Amino acid sequence: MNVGEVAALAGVTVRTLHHYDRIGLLSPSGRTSAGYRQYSPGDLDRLHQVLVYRELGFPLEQVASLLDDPSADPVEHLRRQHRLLQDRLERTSAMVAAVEKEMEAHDMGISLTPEERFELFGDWLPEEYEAEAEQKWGETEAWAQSQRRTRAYSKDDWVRIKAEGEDVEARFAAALAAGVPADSEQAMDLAEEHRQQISRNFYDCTYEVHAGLGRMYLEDERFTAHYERIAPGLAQYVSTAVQANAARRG
Amino acid sequence: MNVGEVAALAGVTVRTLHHYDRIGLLSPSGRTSAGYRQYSPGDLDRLHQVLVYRELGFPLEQVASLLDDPSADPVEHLRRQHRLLQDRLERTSAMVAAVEKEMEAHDMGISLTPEERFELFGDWLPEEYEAEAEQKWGETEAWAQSQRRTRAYSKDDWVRIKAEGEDVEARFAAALAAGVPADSEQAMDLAEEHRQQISRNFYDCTYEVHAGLGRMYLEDERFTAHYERIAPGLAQYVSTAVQANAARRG
DNA sequence: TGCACAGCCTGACGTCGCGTCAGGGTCAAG
DNA sequence: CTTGACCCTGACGCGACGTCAGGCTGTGCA
Repeated sequence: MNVGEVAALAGVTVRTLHHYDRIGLLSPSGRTSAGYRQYSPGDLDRLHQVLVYRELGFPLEQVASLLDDPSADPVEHLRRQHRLLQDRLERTSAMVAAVEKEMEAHDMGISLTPEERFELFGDWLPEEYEAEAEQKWGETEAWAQSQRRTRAYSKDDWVRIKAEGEDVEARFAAALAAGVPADSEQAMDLAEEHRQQISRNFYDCTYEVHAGLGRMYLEDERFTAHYERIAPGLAQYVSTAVQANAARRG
Repeated sequence: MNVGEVAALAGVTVRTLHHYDRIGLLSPSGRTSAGYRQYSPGDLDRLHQVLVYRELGFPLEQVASLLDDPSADPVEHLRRQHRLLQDRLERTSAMVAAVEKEMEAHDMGISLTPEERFELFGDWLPEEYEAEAEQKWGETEAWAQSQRRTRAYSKDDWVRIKAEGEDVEARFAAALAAGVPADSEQAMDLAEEHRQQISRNFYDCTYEVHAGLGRMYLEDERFTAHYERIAPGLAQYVSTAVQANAARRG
């Protein structure tokens, strides 16, 4: 097949296929003597994978490395796509629910607080975040381990893990509110609990790695926002506690 | 509130807020004497709307004109967002189903055809398309009329309308396959039926407007792709028939 | 057999929505 | 009164294409 036909079939423009060719993401397996691009069925397979990952928000470069990874069989791609799509489903349903909540609020003449309204935009660890995370840490063993373990988790597991996490966060916030110093025994114990949670649920989190995470809580605005919305100053607090705990044990 | 706080609350970067200010999409209602941006609760409301529309794929310019439209009250925005989000839900579920179908096919050792695989990418009239359509035709009376009417349609209505549309398309394809000329009586009658369908279901479609649509079926690759996937040459065929019909009556 | 016209090619520049410095002022805490 | 977090305004960069421009190819039909 030549580019026009492929474009019509896949619902993309010819220019897009040119682009994918130039950046090496999808080069047709052949050319006619006149230089026309010739796409094989195998090329179509690959294009399909590309489009799915693209729709899920992955940057093209990342898509290329995913598809070129020799240790990743087709089934793994399908499983990953399935997981990401379900994340998106959940997030979209949540947004629908939020809009419906607004409508009800409006009908009853009341109005929501900014915090309620932005809930969906701050917190989330959704598809876009996953794409990002995989890009940032795609090479690390921790990430790989996390991927292997979490793949087996059921919805119930996730609920439990989320609850565990929120529990520790709430206790951090309470300590902060009570004026307990971030480098006190009590705060460090909470940090230790946090570290063990990560080790149990995601990957083997050493003190060193945990200290790195602590730093990131301040550097990455996304994490900072997450903690700050629970309580002002919490990002700094958790970060300090985590690093103090690492210094004490390490 | 100053920019950092707003950014943390809304889950965007400070740079994003700077950008929205510069392009006039969201300018804070005040500044301190030192030039610091000061956001009011009203500004937060607007930011929230911006983020929802942005997530739905609208270009920022279009978001601005939607939000600045004085004839659009908040309830209308909520209804539109609700509709678009449900479209997205449907599309995502369809993609989940498609991935599951692939998995099953793989388990049973069979493989799908390219057509089956790309089904979801070619056809669709989803959120992105809606954003586009509204951008292109946002000013026309036809679009406004269509929006007013379709707002009241139930899911059953949509199923019926889609079936009607596919019926005419199938008969066009049959005529094409049978070698019936595109400017024959028979083809023109089909075109007329097509025009009346649009008038009944969407907006008052004059012969002139219909002829314009016909031209677009060839110019807009998206429409071309839609018809070409039903049968090669069908875009040209329908286009010609529609314009011949318009010439005969107009 | 020639030609019109759709379809393909390769540059190359434009666009959108920000990211990312650079260079410099502001403000609260210690 | 300094330090460090936070704010400002340019200005350039980038990803993923869109959009010409200028030119070759392939085919239906007169």
